[in-house]
Amino acid sequence: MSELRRLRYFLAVAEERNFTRAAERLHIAQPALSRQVRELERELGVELLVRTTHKVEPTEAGRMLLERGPALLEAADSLWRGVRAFADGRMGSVSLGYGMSAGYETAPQLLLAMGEEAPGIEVSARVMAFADIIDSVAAGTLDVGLVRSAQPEALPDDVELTLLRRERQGIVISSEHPLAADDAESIDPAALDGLKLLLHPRTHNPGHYDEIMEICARAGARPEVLYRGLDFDASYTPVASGAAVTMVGYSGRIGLPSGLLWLPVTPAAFIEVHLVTRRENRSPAVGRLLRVADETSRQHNWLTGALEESVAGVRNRRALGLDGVDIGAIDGAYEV
Amino acid sequence: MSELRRLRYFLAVAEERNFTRAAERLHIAQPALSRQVRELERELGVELLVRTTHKVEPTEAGRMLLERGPALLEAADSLWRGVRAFADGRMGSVSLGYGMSAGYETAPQLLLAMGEEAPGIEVSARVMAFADIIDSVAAGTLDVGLVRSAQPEALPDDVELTLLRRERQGIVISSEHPLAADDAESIDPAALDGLKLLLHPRTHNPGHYDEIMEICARAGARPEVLYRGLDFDASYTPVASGAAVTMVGYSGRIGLPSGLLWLPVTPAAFIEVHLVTRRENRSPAVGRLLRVADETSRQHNWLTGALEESVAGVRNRRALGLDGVDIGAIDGAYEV
DNA sequence: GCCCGGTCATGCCGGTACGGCATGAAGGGA
DNA sequence: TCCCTTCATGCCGTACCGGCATGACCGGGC
Repeated sequence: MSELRRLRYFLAVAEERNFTRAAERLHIAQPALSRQVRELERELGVELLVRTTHKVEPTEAGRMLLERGPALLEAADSLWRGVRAFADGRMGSVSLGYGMSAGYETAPQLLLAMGEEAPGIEVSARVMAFADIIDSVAAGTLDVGLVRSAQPEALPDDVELTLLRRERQGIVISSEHPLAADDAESIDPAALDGLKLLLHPRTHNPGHYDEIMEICARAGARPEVLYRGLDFDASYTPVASGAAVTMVGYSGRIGLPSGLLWLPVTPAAFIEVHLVTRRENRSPAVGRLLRVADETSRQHNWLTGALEESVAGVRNRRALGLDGVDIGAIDGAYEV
Repeated sequence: MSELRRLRYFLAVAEERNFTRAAERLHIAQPALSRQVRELERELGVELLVRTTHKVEPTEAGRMLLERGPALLEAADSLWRGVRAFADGRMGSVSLGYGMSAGYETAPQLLLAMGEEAPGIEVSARVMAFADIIDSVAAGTLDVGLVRSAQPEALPDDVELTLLRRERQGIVISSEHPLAADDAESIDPAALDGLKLLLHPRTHNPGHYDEIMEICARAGARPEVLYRGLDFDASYTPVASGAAVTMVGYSGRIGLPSGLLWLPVTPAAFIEVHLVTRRENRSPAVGRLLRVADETSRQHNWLTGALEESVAGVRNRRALGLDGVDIGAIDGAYEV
């Protein structure tokens, strides 16, 4: 039932075969060491060292302790090291929830960065509806959420927002559409007036709905809203036919069906993407993810949006800027 | 660098998922436990348990500790148990030295008993001259000696004697010798007067030499002493030829060349066999051997000598009482 | 809605263990 | 023989640890 300190002390003496030198190594005074070793012997009920004034020799029992002791200390250290790996966020697991819109670029980039920066953290990611993300984070069943147009005032007190990205908005439109004339590189939202605009129902994410409408309203446009489901690809049909357009962020340009264009809104309009966490559930792994997210954001200029300021319309895959990003390789990194 | 107590405390709480019950199990008060676990978390720099007033749940780091911790405690306990095995003499090693005379029965029986009673103790036994045994024990290079006719007053102060056996003396004599008439079952030492008596040189073990001569002198006999070497078998030649006789203990009856008899001296004469140890070198293993020797001595009535009092002459192997003792099986137990 | 029971945390206090300093005892070497 | 090295012992202050009393919080029952 003895503790490890005594064992460490004994091992130092047994290895040095000298109390004085061992005491120096242990940074304690020699008498203290002498007493601790003696106390260990008393506890175990056996003489461990044969001391003469000029020699210290281990007994049989001492030799056994000398052989097996270091392994025990190493096992203990290994355990402490393992726990500390959780402490500083090298180890752990995080659940991440995000909407379809973040699934094209923002989430994959974050997961990629986590895989590189914190390979010991297992990130289980899944696509969720906006309200589910907020509720799950608030309930503690989800560690981190990734949402568009979060409104701080509409959130529970104990959830916290971290701005991850300011994403330029653009119009997804058929290349056959009159607004997508050959040399058109952007669209003035004023041009949306009277057009059919495909959006998620307002109840899905009221803040986001309102922000989109505000962008139109600022330009004096009053589009006719059509509602679509959460599945982007399937609901692009009305857009492909030229019957409607929709507004998505810069990252939405990825994965567009052929025949569809993404043209930035001008003057530039931005929508914010936030990480949502619970104030209490600040596990080291979550903290680590937040740091990695911050770094990723800076690396891609997600906050300054400088790159996106000057972005032009996207008319083909090469122009999408996807050459440097292998989306396929990222797919396996998260669950859908 | 933490010690094991905190780990034990944490494990109790993590297993019980309840501080109060864990405190009872550990026989400490709940506040003390609460503080110790908190202190462990502070040391490791990570939250191990999520506490609410009605639930205690381990975090990821806590689960790791909960999984790997018990193995560490077990490893520590195993180490302490191993050392304690040395402490109480279940484990260890002892060197044993004895003269040829003890090699026929006394030492083998002792080694046999050690193998049964203390299988964890490795006994390295070897045959040595009397003076070497005493010197080696005194010098600390031999743990235990086994000698005949030790004289306490002639020994160094720091060696100690333990009486192991009182062994009836007898005469080894050719079956053709006049003193070994068909029905002779013993020999009066008076009959040795004038006979050639084969003995080790007095310098080899003065006490023993003197005791043998005293046995003769008490009966008024003055034999003519011939000196022989330490090797019993080879030096029996003059006895086999009938030219001489010799005197050995009861155990010397074993291994007699054919044609030789062992006839007890009557009135019975005894010589003492002692264990020799050094007062300081009382390792647990030596202590254990002494206890086993004591038990063996009692089991075989080596001290009372009741059996040997009534022993008759030995004329064949069956009569030697060897049926219950497989000398061959003992041989491997000690080095010669 | 309020009270009650159960649970964990905190404040305070006393004892013990631990480490430091000074000193003693023992033994080998010049 | 003296001295130096080394380990042991005595004494003391501090820090840790555990106990007791009490507070804070929360869920459940009336």
